[in-house]
Amino acid sequence: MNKFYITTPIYYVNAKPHLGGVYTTLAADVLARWHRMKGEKVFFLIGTDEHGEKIAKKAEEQKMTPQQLCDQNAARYEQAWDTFSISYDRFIRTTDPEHEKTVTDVMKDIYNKKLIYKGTYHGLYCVDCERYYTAKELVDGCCPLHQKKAVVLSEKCYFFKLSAFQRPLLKMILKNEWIIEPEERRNEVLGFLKNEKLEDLAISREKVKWGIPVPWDNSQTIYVWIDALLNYLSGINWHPNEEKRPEQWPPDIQLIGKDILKFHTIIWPAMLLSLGIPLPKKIYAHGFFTVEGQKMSKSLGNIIDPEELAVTFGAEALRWMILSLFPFGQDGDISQTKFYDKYNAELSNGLGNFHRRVLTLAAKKDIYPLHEADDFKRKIKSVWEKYETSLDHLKFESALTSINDLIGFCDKYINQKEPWKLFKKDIAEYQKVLYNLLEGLRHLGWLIQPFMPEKSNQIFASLGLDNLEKEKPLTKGKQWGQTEFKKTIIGEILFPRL
RNA sequence: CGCGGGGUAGUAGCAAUGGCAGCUCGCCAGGCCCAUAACCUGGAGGUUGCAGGUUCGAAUCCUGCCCCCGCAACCA
Repeated sequence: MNKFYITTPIYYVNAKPHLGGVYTTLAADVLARWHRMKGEKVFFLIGTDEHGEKIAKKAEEQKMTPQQLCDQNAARYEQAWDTFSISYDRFIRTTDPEHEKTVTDVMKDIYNKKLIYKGTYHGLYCVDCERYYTAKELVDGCCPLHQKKAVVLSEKCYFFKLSAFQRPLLKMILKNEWIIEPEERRNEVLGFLKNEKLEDLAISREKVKWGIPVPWDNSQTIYVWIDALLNYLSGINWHPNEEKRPEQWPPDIQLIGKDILKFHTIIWPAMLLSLGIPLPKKIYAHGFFTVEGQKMSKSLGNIIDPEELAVTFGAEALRWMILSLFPFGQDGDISQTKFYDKYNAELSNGLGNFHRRVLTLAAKKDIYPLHEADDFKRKIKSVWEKYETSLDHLKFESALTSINDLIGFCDKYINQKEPWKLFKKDIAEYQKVLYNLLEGLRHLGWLIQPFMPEKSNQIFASLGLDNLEKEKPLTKGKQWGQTEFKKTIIGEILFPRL
């Protein structure tokens, strides 16, 4: 049995779940479910990133300890993932003791390999904020919050010899030993590695107290990004001894947003090369949302809250819509109107209406015996082919298009055959036509399963099949003519029109 | 010349990386009455940002220009 280890980034707990994170996580969940459906041994890791100055500061503002703040916000994430039916195998938190142990082990290992050295970090520091700013963030050299001149400050810290990995990484990308998708993102990293000089990375901080201590120097804590990236190891119970390494390693795919591309395609593999372990098989960076052409941001006040969307449309519908709006990997524009359009067009008028149409017709008889139907069989086969290729290449929107295609085919078939007339004059033919349609619906139940698991169950239930279907392997389920249909149930409207 | 992406029918949204330019929504006309005012058929509507080039053939490849967006080490 093939294993399939998939990860999302861990989210920073200083705020509630953001649409971007929900997007990554939904995509990952669809993949996880798809690979499970194919019979693979899936391990799906998600989590929260909880250390760093921002958390400490926020906790102080709210008169809590950092740990209390983290607990509170991590719970909100868990709740959100529950709402969206995220089928994760583990929720790792960077404040988990196992994680801290892994970070300590890994850092020691890299330190022992002489890839970490002591140095001095110089940065622009705002005394009032008690934090460093990048030159870009400053306005006329002043802190944007306090309008005070930032001062150049130095502190002792440890550096990771990132510069040593510039050439090896470049080579590995060119030889496709290190796979970054989609192509645009690969080009971006390649361009960066070719044109810019990679500098050693400050991986510890003296002033940040809320973090994991540097194992050999308690006056320092580990830089949050280094801490965070290692969750992909701690999440599968990493062990420093080679014989006790978890079987899940390496990840088969790691999904990220394009904003954290460099962390995952430069720093992360450099750390793994330092450890001498295999790199993830693939990093896939998806695009961003714009809202009616503009960047989604707090200052513009155009933030779309995923949990509110789930209330309006239902979590399952949202899972479908968000992945069908534009190709994964690219940027895409969204708006409230678009969600309504999608929902009504594809879910209410499409899948939902078809479901009800067929079941209302099916209620006219009790039994629909199994039989062969070449045209239907061919169509369903070609839909499955397109669907599978699409999902294997992370083309979610294209997989969903193939589902819509099957619904369209079935709707046309009803209009052509006019089964409500056949019922009055040719019962045998009527039963055949309905069998085909019910079988079409059964396949739709399978096809939507990774995207809308609950709705998929509802469809099976209304076909009177229920658990019978779920126990079948995919190879069997996707074949024509599994069973006769009896005692179908109309049930509730799948997607009420909005 | 910092890096990367993009400009396709209605002031709407997106497919299509060399082979007759398609889909969603909207609009117009018809059909059906099983269904959630739904579904089906037909129609109008594009010199694919501009200008050159390669090719039997270009939205797609090359060159130049115009415009938009993201990134530039800690905000998905």
